[in-house]
Amino acid sequence: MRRYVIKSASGGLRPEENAFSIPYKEALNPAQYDAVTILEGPLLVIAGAGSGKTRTLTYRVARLVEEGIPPSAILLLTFTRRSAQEMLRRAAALLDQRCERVAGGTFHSFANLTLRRYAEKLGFQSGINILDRADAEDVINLLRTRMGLNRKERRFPRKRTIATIYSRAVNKVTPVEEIIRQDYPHFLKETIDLLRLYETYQAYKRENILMDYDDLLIYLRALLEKNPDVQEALSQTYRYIMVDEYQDTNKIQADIIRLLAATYNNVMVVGDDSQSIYAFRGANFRNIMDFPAMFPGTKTIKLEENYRSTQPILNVANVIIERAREKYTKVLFTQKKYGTLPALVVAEDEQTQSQFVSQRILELREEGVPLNEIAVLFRSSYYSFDLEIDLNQRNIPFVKVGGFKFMETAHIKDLLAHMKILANPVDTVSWHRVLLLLESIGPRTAQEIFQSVTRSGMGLHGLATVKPKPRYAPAFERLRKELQSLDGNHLPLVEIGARLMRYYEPILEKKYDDYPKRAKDLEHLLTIMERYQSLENFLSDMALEPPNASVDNILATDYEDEQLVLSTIHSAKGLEWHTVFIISALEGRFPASYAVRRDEDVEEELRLMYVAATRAKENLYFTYPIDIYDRGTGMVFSRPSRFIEGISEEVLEHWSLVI
DNA sequence: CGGGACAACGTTTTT
DNA sequence: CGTTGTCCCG
Repeated sequence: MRRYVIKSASGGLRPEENAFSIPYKEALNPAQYDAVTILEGPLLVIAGAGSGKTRTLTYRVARLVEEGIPPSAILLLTFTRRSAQEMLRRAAALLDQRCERVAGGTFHSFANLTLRRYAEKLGFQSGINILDRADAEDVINLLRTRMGLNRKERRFPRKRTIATIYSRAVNKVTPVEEIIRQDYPHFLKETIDLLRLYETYQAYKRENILMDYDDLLIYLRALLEKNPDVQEALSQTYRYIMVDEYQDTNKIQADIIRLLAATYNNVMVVGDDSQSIYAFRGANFRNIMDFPAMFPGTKTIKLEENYRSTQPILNVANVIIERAREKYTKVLFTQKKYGTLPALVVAEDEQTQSQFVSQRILELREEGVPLNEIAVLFRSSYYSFDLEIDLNQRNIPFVKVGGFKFMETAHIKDLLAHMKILANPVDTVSWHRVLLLLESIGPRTAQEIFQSVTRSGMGLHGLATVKPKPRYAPAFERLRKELQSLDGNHLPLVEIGARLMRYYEPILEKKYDDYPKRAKDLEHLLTIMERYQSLENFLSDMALEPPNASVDNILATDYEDEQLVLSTIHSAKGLEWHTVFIISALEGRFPASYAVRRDEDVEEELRLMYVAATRAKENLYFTYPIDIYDRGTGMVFSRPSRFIEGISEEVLEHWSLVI
């Protein structure tokens, strides 16, 4: 018998279009088709809102895999891990399971994985511990106290402000002094101390192998820059790189891309300069404009046909973005010529606004629009409080996304602090937190205890070297036994969690009147733990991608599959709904009063309004209450947002509510 | 030194 | 409103 060997696809002729199982040409418009099939060389895709950006990336992943590229050679960087997963899942549905094995995630999670892989190279003796924002603030607070900077007559900035200053300096690649001068001139007098504290903070993190969000990016870039062998290895691994939401990346992230793409130069970035809404985090939409300079020979593709919204909605969106000082690169159009005119709804006060929204939602529901096709969007998460009450009264189920920080509630942080100690017995901040929960232990005693543990060099067994005073000895013994029994015991993660939960429960009950509710939160945390094998992975995930919605919502999801969505505009990025309400669209709130001083801040707020408006497919309502009293500034607002004021009735219908 | 009581504060957005 | 910082008493 004659044997005939089948060779892999890569050895033969480049396949013709009809050799693919997916009908790319039919499924995509010409611009999308180019964005999907031009695989070699740098590619810049300017993708307007609703222009099929996700679709394009999904098809591109499938195309690459279908070309025979191993999934592990493809890197897809996105803004949230969820969006990466979603795209890969869809690509897998188009083609096959291989697509799920494409490397994907956020810059931060990619940095985390890579740094762990090269930990030895970087000279880290133990694992990397990631500080979320609150952790970073706690470290800063600890050091500030140690340096005696908080007992001065002059007012020293709060830990939150300090953390913001430092982070901004890193992300904008600007010296700390300059950030203070620009954004916090009232703290100029503290510059020297802030710089000293900054140095101390950096040194402390280095010594203890702690990384805040910014460090993950900085270290990754340094790893690539200072180790040509690592850079070569990685840039050879990732033959095809794609970056989503490029308008919201910063200089450091752009550098990382440049270094990763060095070998093959096959890098495709997708973004929309008019949807840049993360400047506060150091993002710079000019990254998009600079891309061709960074990658000579870049081909640029614009996706301008909108498949999401009706023309009347695009008309309003276009009017909004035309008001920008900085002019943008494209104008959206659609084939969906006809539709309902967007409306500007004036309510007497906030309650009336809520009533209008709820009532209109019920009507839409009657008309057959499912609740999960309706969203209420707002600038800041607390703008929806009043509406939430009204929705509850009417039994309208909703899920709220953004704003609420599950991870930052005290009881969650308490439990996690115990787990962090197990992972890293020299974690001073967590020790501090854990020990202060015990009766009769204050800052002083806590410090003595963890110093004694640290100096012993025996990890948790160092607890045995502590001689507790009788006042707090019983409580301390209980803690010591619990921690030592868990240490090195290799129990499943959720078991560790459950044991610590049992330990913590009495403390919880004593500390909080509303402990049943908080206990429920902790139960929920336990269910999250079930998904994890290792403590380290669990902790880094909780820092990098914490649960976004509040617990009530997560629990409710199990029962209700049809829920209204309440979301901050930032969290609504990339999503779409049949009907969108944008509430509290009034001066002082949106744009917020603190943003109106600087042109660039107003511009960002404007882009935010544009993002919000372009989420709508069929119906779009802007609402604002006339009478609002602002607790903070004591001001009374009465004017609609400048972004939607004075738009002709042909484009934006004005409604007034009759009671 | 710990802890409770009280005043002040400042409110974005998120990895 | 909930957090952060301060003050004072036991």
